[in-house]
Amino acid sequence: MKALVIEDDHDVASYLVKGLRESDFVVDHADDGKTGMLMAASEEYDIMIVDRMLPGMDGLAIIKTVRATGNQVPILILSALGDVDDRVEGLRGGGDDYLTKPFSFTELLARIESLIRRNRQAAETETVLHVADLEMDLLARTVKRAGQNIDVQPREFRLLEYLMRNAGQVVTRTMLLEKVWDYHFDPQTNVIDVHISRLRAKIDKEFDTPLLQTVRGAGYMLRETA
Amino acid sequence: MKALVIEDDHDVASYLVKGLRESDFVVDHADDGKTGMLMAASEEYDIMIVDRMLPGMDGLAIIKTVRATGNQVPILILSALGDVDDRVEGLRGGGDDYLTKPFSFTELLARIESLIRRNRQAAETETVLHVADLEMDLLARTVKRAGQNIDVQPREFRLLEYLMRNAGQVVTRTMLLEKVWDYHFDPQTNVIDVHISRLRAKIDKEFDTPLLQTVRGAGYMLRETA
DNA sequence: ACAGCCTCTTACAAGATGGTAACTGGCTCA
DNA sequence: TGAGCCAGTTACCATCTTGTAAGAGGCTGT
Repeated sequence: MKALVIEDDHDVASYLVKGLRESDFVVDHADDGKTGMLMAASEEYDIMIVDRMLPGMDGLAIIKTVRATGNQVPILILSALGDVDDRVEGLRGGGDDYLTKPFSFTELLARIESLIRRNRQAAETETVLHVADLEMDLLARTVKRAGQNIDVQPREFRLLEYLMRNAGQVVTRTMLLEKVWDYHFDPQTNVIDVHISRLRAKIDKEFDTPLLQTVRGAGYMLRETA
Repeated sequence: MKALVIEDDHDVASYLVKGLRESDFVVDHADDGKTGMLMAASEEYDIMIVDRMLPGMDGLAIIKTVRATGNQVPILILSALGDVDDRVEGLRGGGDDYLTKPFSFTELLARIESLIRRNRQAAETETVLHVADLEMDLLARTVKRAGQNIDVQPREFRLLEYLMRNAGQVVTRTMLLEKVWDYHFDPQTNVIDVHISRLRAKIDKEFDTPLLQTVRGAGYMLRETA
């Protein structure tokens, strides 16, 4: 679990960071809004804990910016402002929870867990796979490369899905036969070669960087050429 | 938006019900835990607001039971117990938020909105459709009835998906041509009839209660026979 | 009760899909 | 450098899928 704490008060910050690390979180810390936003943009966090009042930038502005980039990470707002209107504003602004200082660490932890638990449900049902500029939407059954629609047949779709789910790793012929063809024996033919060939013609031919690579003697691998 | 309020104090309850109705919620109210649980089981709510202390049954017990049935509705716990340990216990027990009495209505509303907003994301990526004992997994591309796998062709799958998404409502031929065949004109053939027939043979023939019903002069409807 | 219409079913045919086979080309190691 | 192997490509064919057509059956309103 990765957490990002954006908090300028060093006492509060170190209290949070320590406590979270003890609860097995990997914690990053930023002490101003700008740094925090950059970190939020460059890493995938499971939870963000943002102070309401920050030097140079309001906590609410951070949240709005983060949400504007499409980032759906759960955000807990921390504030000395206990006023109802402030709390309402925080929640309406895209925050997922609002906790007033002083707070107990156990309650903070319980709220974080609740937020993550809830968010996980959304994340678990991943329906779009990405490898470089190649994109597969499992629900719509569509494949795109560089934004351009590519029409693939069912068997090709399964093959590509398996390759994408194992992108960056070598995938052997035996694995493909098992997972894509449900064969538990060697059919003694070159079915795989043929389908790889067809797939290549569709996803690599028209583009400059080939993604579907042959690993001689081993199998195939889908990945961006280094 | 449908809300369920489980609260025994009549003053608080009517305050909530009135306020929520003014905010365009359709509100049901139960004043004891048992009734509340029954209502939760028989209706699909967008939000549940549960008092912590109820006659005969603890609010936490309700939440646990609701969650045990697989119901993921967001639950907000309302309580006079402001103690940190109580709040932690409430959140850990499966509640999504915990608000202490007395509270302002605007804050309650903001928290409800935040919970619903968050939950919607999970719901939007629904990948399994259910109608009676018929089940369609959109990711695995499988169809089951009464736990038994049914093999359907791609066109049949799209047809059934559309029917399931509109279960309980009449679906006209024109709608089917538009949404399942992408025809924006009448092909002057009986394609639909043929595919409905094939689908029936697969999903209804071997089972006692037919789900795919003809609505003469109008179209078709998928639903459990009353 | 019967005509006319709506729907269902079955049979058939065209086209899409996926597999086999054979040939080509290129890599590797002696 | 050349033999043997591994992978790629193309062409062909069987099967699957989907649409058309025609005939049967049943509902509805007169």
